Amino acid sequence: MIDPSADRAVFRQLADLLREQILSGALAPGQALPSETRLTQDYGVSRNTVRQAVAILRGEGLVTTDRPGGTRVRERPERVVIEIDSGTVEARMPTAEERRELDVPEGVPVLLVERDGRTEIYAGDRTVLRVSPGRGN
Amino acid sequence: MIDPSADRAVFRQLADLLREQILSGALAPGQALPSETRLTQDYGVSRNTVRQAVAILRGEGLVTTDRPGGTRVRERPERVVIEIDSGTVEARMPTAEERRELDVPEGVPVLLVERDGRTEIYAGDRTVLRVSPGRGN
DNA sequence: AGAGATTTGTCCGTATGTATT
DNA sequence: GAATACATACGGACAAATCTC
Repeated sequence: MIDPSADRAVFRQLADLLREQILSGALAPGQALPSETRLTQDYGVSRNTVRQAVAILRGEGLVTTDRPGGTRVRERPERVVIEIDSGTVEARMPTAEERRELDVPEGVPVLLVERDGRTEIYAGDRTVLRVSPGRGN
Repeated sequence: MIDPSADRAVFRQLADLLREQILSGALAPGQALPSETRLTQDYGVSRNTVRQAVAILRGEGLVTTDRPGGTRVRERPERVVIEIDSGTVEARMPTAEERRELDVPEGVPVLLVERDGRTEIYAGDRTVLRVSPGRGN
């Protein structure tokens, strides 16, 4: 499965393997990944390497981990639709503080909507913006 | 500066310190951060701890690091304005493949714009969506 | 209550590889 | 070649949170 002599770093290879299982559904949303210790044994790598691999998936928003529950495949949250008919939209990663306020895990960007002189911030994993045709102006 | 006995992890404290310097402009866009070895000496922590701190800032899109040039404060790229008058907009982190194709570094989300049955993908650090009032419908 | 097991978090040290200057 | 700087990988140790018995 993993080739230590390959060009691609071991922890990236492991992340690739786990990502495949998540995207294919072999690891379903809500399901727990094997523990770090278990992955260590299964793939014959050190725990630090396992942690690097899992960190990649966290950064991609594919999994969340809470202590000491473990790491689980993220479930796609319900989307809230926000209607927009004017303004600008940008996306970026939240600061740690914004993450707390919006209650979003790592690997989730935010949407910044500026309209009427105010900037609103929305959690990227719970929001879809619907651009409505301007109502007759 | 850093209190190893504090509640907050040392690498998070270091990330906080560096983030302050970036946001305050003490570390200007394009400017290089001190090398990992240097930070190790300045703050009396191990190199692994320094790397964890820098990884946080990368994840927030504040810095990029290329090997072996070092880590630099990201410059805000020119924004391309995309006009939109209908459709939906979402944001998420790109896969590694999408990152390559769009040529965006870590810590940069993508904007997904669906309109006319097609989904377009834009780099979050180079794109601002302008929602135009529907042109007289 | 308490003890113990499990799991992730944090931190350190060391070694080696790779790319650039 | 040498020096520098980041990347990868291993190992160990202890802490903190949660669950089970």
